Amino acid sequence: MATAVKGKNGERPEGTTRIQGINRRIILDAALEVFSAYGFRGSTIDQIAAKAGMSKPNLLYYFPRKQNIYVTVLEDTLEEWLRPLDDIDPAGDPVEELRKYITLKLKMSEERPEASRLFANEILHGAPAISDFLKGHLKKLVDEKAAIIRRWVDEKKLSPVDPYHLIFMIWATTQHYADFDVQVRAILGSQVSRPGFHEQTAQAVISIILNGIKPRD
Amino acid sequence: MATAVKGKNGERPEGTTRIQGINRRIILDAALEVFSAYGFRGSTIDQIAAKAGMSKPNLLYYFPRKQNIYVTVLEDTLEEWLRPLDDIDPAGDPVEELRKYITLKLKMSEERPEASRLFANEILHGAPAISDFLKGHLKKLVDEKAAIIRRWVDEKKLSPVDPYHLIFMIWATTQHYADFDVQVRAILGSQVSRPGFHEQTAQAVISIILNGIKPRD
DNA sequence: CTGCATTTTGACCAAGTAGTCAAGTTTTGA
DNA sequence: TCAAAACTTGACTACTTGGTCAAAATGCAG
Repeated sequence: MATAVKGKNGERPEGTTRIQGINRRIILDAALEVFSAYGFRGSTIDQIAAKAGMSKPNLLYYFPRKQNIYVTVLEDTLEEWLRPLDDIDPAGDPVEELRKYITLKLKMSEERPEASRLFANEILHGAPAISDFLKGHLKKLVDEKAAIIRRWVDEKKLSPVDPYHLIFMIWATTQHYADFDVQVRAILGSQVSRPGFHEQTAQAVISIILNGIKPRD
Repeated sequence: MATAVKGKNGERPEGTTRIQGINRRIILDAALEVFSAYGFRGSTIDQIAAKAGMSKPNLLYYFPRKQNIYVTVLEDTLEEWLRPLDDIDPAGDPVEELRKYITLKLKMSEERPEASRLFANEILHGAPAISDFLKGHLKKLVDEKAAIIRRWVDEKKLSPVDPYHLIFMIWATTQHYADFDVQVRAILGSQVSRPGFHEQTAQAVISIILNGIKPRD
């Protein structure tokens, strides 16, 4: 199975066919929707197969185990999710860099809430599938960025603030709008769907956090 | 079943026996642990029964459906979880009231993370069991408290800030330490278990939020 | 066209799980 | 002490669901 190592296969990665590329994509998209809505245990292969428009055995032909689909979706999305943090520029203006970061995270929560919920669910349940990633790659990345923030504080470009807690606060606040969407909607009602709502949210969040860490003069 | 309406039954609520009181408590405690760790679908009645130290049919004798246990745990915990918000005093000093509120919420996240995770999971999955509660009781409570904060802003006791987003930010940030505990631990490592960690967290969170909304002079 | 590799699926199996039941054991109030 | 009520449980059923399998359909290089 899956050994199409024959002469010309265009621009596809070694050992994958055209149909494989298409169907894996379809499956992963369907799986993100389903897993983010119901969690790992709460989702069924049948559900994903139905959403992907194919039979269950066919889906299992591409991903032999439910776990495989789940882990693949998770990993695929993780990279994208962390990219904005990586983009924080040590040479930039601290307040401006953080404003940019918060804005980007809020936009991601708005545009891809399923991705946020997928992680939230995974971490909420103890992160069994990505605990190595958290302790390795993620920790390293956060340590780096925390060091940058600490330097900014030392240079008096920010009020004294614990960089880790600042990062946690930004994550918590921005992802709240994706993860707790139904609660936000229950409380704010139709406002949420009004044009300009997201800008207003960004404005409020940014104003509190940035005023909270701007050096006082 | 459950019709012990006989003369003297002490201080127990009408129609419950001594053993019922004891066992319902045991079951609900076990259920909170299990549901918060694995979610509704991910938890089994057998698991809860095992943790409660009784047979499955016995557990089902007290709560005939899995749903019943879940909803009861959820409702029981909701009241407790919202109480600190209710305690915000319109007559108090704004900054002091909010400091008290944040401190209390952080303490709850530390002491009863399972309760926080139970809600987080429920809301993350669309709050099927409590959407009425969210749109009714919770919305009303939040509207009231938002009005108080708005008044504080009008009286220039706080910087201009959207009260709803402020409340969301406080919820998100404080509950993050319970809901995303494994992530926090992965990044901060052993620090989390060091004495004083929670005080340091409170200090950081309070400092950012309160500086962010204190009127500038 | 053709034959081999890839893809697709209906039918099936085994494990896990919510909930039932009837028969036993314990508690309780008089 | 004792009978009725309350409580407890082993064994069982019905159903869901992850995963298998063998055979059919389709795609594709020469």
